[in-house]
Amino acid sequence: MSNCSKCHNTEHVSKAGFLRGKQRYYCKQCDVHFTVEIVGEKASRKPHQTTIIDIAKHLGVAPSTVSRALNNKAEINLATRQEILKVAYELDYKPNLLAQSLNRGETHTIGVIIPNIERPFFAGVLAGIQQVASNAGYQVIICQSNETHQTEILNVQALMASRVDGLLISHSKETSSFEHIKLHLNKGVPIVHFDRVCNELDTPKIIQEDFKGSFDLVEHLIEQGCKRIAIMAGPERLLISQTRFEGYTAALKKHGIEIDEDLVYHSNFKKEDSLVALNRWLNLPNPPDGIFTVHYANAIEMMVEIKKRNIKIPEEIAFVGFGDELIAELLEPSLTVFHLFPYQVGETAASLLIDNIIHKENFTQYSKMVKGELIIRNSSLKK
Amino acid sequence: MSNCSKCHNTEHVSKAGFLRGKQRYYCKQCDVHFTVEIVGEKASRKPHQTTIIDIAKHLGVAPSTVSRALNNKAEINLATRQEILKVAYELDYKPNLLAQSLNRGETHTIGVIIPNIERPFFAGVLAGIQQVASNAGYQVIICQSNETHQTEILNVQALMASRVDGLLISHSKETSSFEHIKLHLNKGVPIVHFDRVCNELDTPKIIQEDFKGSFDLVEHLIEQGCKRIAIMAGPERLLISQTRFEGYTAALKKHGIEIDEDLVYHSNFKKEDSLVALNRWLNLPNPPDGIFTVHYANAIEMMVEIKKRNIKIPEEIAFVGFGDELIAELLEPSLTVFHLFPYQVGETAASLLIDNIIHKENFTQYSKMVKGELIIRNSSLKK
DNA sequence: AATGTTTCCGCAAACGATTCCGATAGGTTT
DNA sequence: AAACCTATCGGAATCGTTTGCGGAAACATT
Repeated sequence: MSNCSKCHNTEHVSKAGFLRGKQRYYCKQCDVHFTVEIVGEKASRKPHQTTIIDIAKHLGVAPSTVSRALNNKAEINLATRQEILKVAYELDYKPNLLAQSLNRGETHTIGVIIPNIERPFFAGVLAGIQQVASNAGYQVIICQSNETHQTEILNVQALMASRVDGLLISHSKETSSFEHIKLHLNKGVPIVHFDRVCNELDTPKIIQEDFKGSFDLVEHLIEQGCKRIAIMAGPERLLISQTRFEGYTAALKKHGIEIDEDLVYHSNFKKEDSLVALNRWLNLPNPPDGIFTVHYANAIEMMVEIKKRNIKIPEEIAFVGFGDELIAELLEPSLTVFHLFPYQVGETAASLLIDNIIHKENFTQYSKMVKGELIIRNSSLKK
Repeated sequence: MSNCSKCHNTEHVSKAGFLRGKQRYYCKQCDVHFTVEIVGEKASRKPHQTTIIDIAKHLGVAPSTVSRALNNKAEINLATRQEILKVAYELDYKPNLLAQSLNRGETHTIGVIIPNIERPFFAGVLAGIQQVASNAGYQVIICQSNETHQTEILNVQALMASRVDGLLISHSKETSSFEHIKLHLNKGVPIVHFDRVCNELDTPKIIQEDFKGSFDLVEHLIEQGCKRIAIMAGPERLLISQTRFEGYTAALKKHGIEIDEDLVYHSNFKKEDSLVALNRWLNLPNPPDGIFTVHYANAIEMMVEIKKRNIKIPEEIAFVGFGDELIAELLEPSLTVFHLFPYQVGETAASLLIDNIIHKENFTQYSKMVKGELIIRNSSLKK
């Protein structure tokens, strides 16, 4: 029998069942239950990070005093403050951000949801976001929706569970309902949309010159003498696709060209789409003499195919597209694009969001447009 | 005068200075100090997220019971457990990850440090990391070192302050001292290197076929009849650059070709470097007939320039390089590359790290190599 | 000297969840 | 029926920081 934990005697002690795997005992004399500690259990001493309490003990003051000293609060004596800072330095104190966040109710972290990090446009946006966030002392957690609505919802939940202070989002191509965003917007979480925005929600948005870009590109083709201009449009659900499509129709209308439904194809950002569309167009009795792709990747895929067929660019078919990469310049022929500035989009989005986070109560909503630039190259220069 | 907070009388009360902006009083009779509350202060009720305590109160049980129920612990009655789960669902309870992390001492977050997110290779790696991490229930925080040692150090500190459970890192091109890593490695933080690894530290590493890739590319050039092969090598400090350079020399040596120092140039991943090196080589009395660039971007830049000068590729000068992108296929002529698989690198790195995190104590170190693939295209096919 | 003011610091309660310990009430065994 | 067990739950400490409140000593004012 074991020794009682109170009287340290073994008499009057009897077994009393098991508790969490350990033998339990009862001392009748002391009326006390106890289990025996299993010694030798690997103590596994974690390398203890110095805390505010360590500093306090070290100096014989209260933790609150240390906290005040470290946070440069007013009510503290200069001398003690310096003492504390000195010890804090010596003990290599690093505040525990988790504890701080829990207490303050803010994590100094922002969440970003993008469809796909491998697309250069989004990588550029991320770089811009990172830059601004890091300068403002914010961490960035990135999630990819992989272009599916379901994953996007899970992303939102995960980020909110991590208690991010704000959210930047560019929707997946599937997303047409926005309840998962609205839910948290109503709770007061700052949210900013960029690129693939939505009009259904009342959030600040960073958009680009989607209408103007389309319009300029198409008008440029018309000026080069194109009469039948095909469009490889984006996924129909996306607002950004719709806007770009409107730029296309507006330019045609301005120049008195009727829209031919045969020349309109809605892509899904897949490579197969390019070839399907191209084949359909080339087999028309009246094939296009100019192709406008909303996404530059489609243009490249088509151009590769067209060169194989010995069709001349731009003489027989001219090409233009939206773009953000140096690759457009390296192609043969080089591609005329409406050039985008993803880094700037990221910067603006992040600073807008952080502004919103900091001045939460009295933040006046506003959206911003990041300008693009028409760069004319050989793929469209007939003259 | 104000009413005493104890006797609620106004007699015996006198002013006693100011405390944090509020008037302070003293009741002589009760020997008590007090200040008066400023009512009407904007209460600013935060939208309260339901906690474990809310559920407990709602059911008249202890928070500990709720915790046990939610975590599916053994010592809980099935009936009460179901009750609790039901209420938790009704009240839309979401656990506070901060509180959990603080208590458990783990954040379920891993940190990643890369030189630059805009480089497609790293974007690909990130995608792989994300995928694996997300499946394992881990969040990912990404930092960019922007290729400077100083920023890399700051990144490490920031991530450690955020108490990440582990760290994935590919070093900046400046980094040649590793104290900032060693420090935390010694504290027991799981760390895995990838791509730009270092031999100075005893960490698991994910590397690629840097030697074999170089060797194969250069040998391929030799087989195509090249006699004078120039190399655009990487930053000298990086181990990966050294390894790739060794592959180059080994191939030359095997085929009895002497190394000509004039044909060796160490790039800094800047565009200017390409042009400088190219000019130097072309102005040699004996210019190269083959160019091997460690980084495909250099190859592209050089090819653009060379085409302007009407030098024929591959007839006069052949090109090969390391690559990871579809762009190599779209160039004219298409570029022969040793193709890399960044996504796989990311996947392996992340799963290795998470493995390390989970089985911390008894984790046996091991490194891994992700294989590449020689893809021969027109830029080097002389025959 | 008596009173009014400040300064500076400690105490303790948050933040939200987990977990060790102990305590019952009821069931089982002798 | 006494002794023994078990299942189930509550209480309190803990993780590391912040902060409202109160007290004592030092300072300033009559």
